[in-house]
Amino acid sequence: MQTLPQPAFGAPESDSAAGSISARAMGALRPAAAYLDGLNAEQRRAVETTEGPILVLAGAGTGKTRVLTTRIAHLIATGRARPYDILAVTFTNKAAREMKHRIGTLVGPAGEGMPWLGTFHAIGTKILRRHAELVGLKSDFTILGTDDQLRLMKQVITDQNVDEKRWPARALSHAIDGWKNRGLGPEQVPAGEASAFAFGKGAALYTAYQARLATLNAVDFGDLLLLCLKLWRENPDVLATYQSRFRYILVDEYQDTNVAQYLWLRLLAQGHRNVACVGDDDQSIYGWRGAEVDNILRFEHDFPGAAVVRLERNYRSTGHILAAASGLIAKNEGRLGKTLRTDDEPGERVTVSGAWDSEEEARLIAEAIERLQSQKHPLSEIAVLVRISAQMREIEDRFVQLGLPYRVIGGPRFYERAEIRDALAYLRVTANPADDLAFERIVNTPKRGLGDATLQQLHTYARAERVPLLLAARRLCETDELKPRVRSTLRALTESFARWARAVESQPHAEVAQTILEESGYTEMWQKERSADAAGRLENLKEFVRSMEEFPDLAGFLEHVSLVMEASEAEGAERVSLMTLHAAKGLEFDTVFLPGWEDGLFPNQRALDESGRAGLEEERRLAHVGLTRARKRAKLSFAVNRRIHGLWSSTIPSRFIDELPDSAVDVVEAPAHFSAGASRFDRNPTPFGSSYGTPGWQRAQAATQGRDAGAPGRSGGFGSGARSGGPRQIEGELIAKSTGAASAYSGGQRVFHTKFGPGTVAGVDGNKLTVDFDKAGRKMVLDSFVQPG
DNA sequence: GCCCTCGTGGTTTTT
DNA sequence: CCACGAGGGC
Repeated sequence: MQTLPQPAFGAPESDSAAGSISARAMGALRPAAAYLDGLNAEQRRAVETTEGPILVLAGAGTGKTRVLTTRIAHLIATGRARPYDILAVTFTNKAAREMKHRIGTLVGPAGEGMPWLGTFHAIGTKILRRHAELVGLKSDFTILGTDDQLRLMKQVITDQNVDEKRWPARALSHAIDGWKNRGLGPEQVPAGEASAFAFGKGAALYTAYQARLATLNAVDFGDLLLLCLKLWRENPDVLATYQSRFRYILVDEYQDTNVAQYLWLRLLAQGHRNVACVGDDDQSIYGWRGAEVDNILRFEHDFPGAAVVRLERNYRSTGHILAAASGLIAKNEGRLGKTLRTDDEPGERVTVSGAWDSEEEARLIAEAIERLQSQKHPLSEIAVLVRISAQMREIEDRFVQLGLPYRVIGGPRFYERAEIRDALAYLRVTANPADDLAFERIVNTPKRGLGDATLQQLHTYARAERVPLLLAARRLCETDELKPRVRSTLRALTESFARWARAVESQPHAEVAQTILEESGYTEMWQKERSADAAGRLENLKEFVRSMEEFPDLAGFLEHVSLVMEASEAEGAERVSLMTLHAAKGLEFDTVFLPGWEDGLFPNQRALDESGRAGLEEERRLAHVGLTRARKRAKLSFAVNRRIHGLWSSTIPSRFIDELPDSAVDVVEAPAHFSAGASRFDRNPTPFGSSYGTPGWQRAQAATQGRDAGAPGRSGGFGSGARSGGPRQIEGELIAKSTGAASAYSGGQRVFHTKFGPGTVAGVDGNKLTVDFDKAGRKMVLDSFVQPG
């Protein structure tokens, strides 16, 4: 495999795409590379430029994963590298799994065993376990999840005499995560930042937190990368072995890397310098959790002489969708610039429609889905992508009412559920009696009368004697410091753990787990609970025990769980998918609904406030990601009234709507009950014969009437309210060009709004008014929604 | 030690 | 409006 001479694959080969005779002749020397068939010229260049740094800018739907996997296949098939010479990093386990699978189908068993294909964190873990002692750990260190991290943080805050109310553990945790994302250890945090927290105690808290982790022989997620950096900086010889081991490095989703990951990669890449980063600056949507778009923007600077390949040919979406997405993203300034193109037909235009309020928006989406469904459009090819999860509620409600099957993607994950975390805690203590955090979690779950006071005693003893809590408990039971009742309960618990630990040695671990859950009273606790979700929780526990069987031993299972926090997705059923835009990255659907395109919601006000223009650009990229999920149909919508934290607010359409290229967009008329005249609903016969016959329409009618009766501020003497409520104005150009004509109103003028009542105009921007309402306070509204008052 | 009421605050999320 | 956490009462 490895015997082909290097020169044959040197410079001449890069010409092969151009088709020089010698190159083709050279190519003919080796067996036909079937895996290269069907790649376009750019993809092929991305695969065949194997030596030196290369940045592959892969736009949405341009075959990114294919390039990545083919590149690995190519490296192996041409003998440049053996599977274990290649480091391939991804962000998610899902991406890693998919890559593994696809490499398997390309090169067969040879690719299966790629030991260095995985997430940053999984690979970091693997490296740290080998050299744990060099960074002050034992190789069986535990990896803490966010909940353990938080509990630990609380203890540290209390220990340092900081007021936990003023400086919540969440905030400290966030700050430390941020520092770790930037590759900063406790000593490296800039003084200004470190002192900003808790009156100058920030650095001390960080240091204390790391010290606590070390005593627990534990790390958090950030450490998995940060400690690698420490390891390599302090041990150049260790670094050198990894630098020479990884002949080829590939990175997926490079735009999502944070500073720590960047430093990690840069250290490794300094060996052979064969580093291929694949990503799309236009899909960078994780800046808020430390991703640095700059990493990808600066690639050529960081790796001088880097090749850059742009994949711009889109194989997913039709012309109009692509035009809309491209036109939108072109408004961003901080980008490397790509122009997606397709050979596909223009297809349907992206539709934009307005609704009176968010309930109606949900109704319209559900109806549109019913219509698609009756046209035999598979539900599994429909997705609704929202900006924030709070938007899901109304949409779900609607789906439930209609009996429309749906599933929420990216909700609470399996291993995040309380019952699973509890069960895990029992197993963790069983496997490792020194796991104090796990012990604390379950010491009084189910309730057994071991409350805060008892726990405090244990802590005091444990700290004084420098022993883990479980051992402290065992010893305290030998004394008479505990109340008899507490003592016997605690003794029973410690003895149980000792017994279970022995059982793990001799019996199948899944069976032991079952025993633990029963003997501890944990299962019983849920059986007694009569709440609606208790049954589901018991189901989850069953599934949890069952899933253990797939692992060789308890330790292997626990390792898997700490790194691979994901739900076992029940695939199959024919359902509409509902998820956030963030969760949608990497997925595609024939039809995509994009509700809630309103300023403040999307682009999100908080993103704007916190990150200014960079925030706006990230929101725009998010919009771009949303649009490019659609193969054939993208349907945008907005509501002019939305309930935010319980109270109704008037909203204005997203500025992104106005940024879409006109030619790619259809502004959809409001539904029948919205306008005085005939609407498209009247003209479009539905399978029900008339749209008036659809269940959804009837409900819409009913709801409209209810709303007319109940809406606040609606003046009875002024007719149907529809007049002032704005139906006419919602249609057509006015909304789609909301920054257009200047308003007829001017500052100081008194106006009346159907929902907010009377107010005074404070400012005018085109047809957007800033109004100080007498009751509701200052709001931005479209002038068409108020009348002179 | 447990339960209930009141008060508060409320993007996006992987490992 | 709703979900979660802290503190007071039992």
